Amino acid sequence: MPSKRTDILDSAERRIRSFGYTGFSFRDVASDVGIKSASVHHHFPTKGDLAAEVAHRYSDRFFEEVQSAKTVTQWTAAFRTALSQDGQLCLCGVLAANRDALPPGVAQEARAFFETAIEALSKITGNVESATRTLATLEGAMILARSLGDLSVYDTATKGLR
Amino acid sequence: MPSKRTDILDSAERRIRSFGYTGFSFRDVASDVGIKSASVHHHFPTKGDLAAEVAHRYSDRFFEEVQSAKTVTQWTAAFRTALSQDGQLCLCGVLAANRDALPPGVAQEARAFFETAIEALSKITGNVESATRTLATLEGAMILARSLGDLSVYDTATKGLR
DNA sequence: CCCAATCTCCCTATCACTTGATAGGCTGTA
DNA sequence: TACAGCCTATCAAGTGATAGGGAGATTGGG
Repeated sequence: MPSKRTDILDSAERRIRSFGYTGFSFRDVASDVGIKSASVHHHFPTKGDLAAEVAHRYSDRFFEEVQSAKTVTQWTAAFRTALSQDGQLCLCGVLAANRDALPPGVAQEARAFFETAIEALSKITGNVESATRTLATLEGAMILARSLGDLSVYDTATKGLR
Repeated sequence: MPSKRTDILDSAERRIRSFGYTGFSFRDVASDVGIKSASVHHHFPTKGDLAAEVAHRYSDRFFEEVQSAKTVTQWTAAFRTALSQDGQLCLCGVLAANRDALPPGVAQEARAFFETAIEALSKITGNVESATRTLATLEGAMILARSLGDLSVYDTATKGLR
């Protein structure tokens, strides 16, 4: 049975990935979880605290999923899962798009995600340049597919990646 | 001499590209321009109207810039300009990241931008697949560079594009 | 075993502030 | 006269955040 705290993180993650950092509120999250907004503050004092932990958890989960990946294709599949299941973008991609609205701690989490991702991808592709380009393509592919409302756009954009 | 209306569009565009659609307000824009928020409503009845026109103007300007482009490199340079000058992302990339928070008219403008971009790029790359991948890489490269606070990341990610 | 102290988790109530939007008035120009 | 463009004033709703209370579980000393 998931704890209320986990429920809060789940709701916040989903809402951030749909509406951006400035587009979600404590009351929205509280309503999802079935409690009051003041109770959300009990678990996470500020909005920045909540978002930072959402980002941190997202990173942990994602890198655990791809830690044993030996191919770019596995990375492509990892991002595709989120896109197809919930129609949602990479959390850190969304956060990066709202960069100037982020508290420092949240911006740092997003930044760390991309740094770690490039580092991990470099071990697969063999160099930083192709790793950076691959990550950019994956992030951009999600954005295109989501905006065009067509999952196949993601597949088209990532088809040549390896 | 730029009209007040143009000033409003300029301010709104800059703010959307920095903070996202949900992250800018009529009062912010009014303050930038030196008028009151009620006066902004005189030019653009609703927030959606304003954002939609910002997006439309952005599209017109962008496609005019690349209309005679014969190479992907020219597209890469076009996006790089905005990134280096103001440290700002592609407007439609930002809008797409806040997809679920957008009024229908704004979402449609963003969608149209990507459709037109893929179509135009296809004439350069020769096929839709590479055009889609190229656009995805460019959009993603901006996000990475911005989040990491390092313009050279954009160059690294787009180095191999042609 | 008991019971007080403490802690966790949630609540109500409220705060000051911001939000998009509207009504209606003033002024200069056509 | 009529309109454009701006204003003041105001609205209802939503924002993040805080203070303080209450119910229930946990804990530790006697």
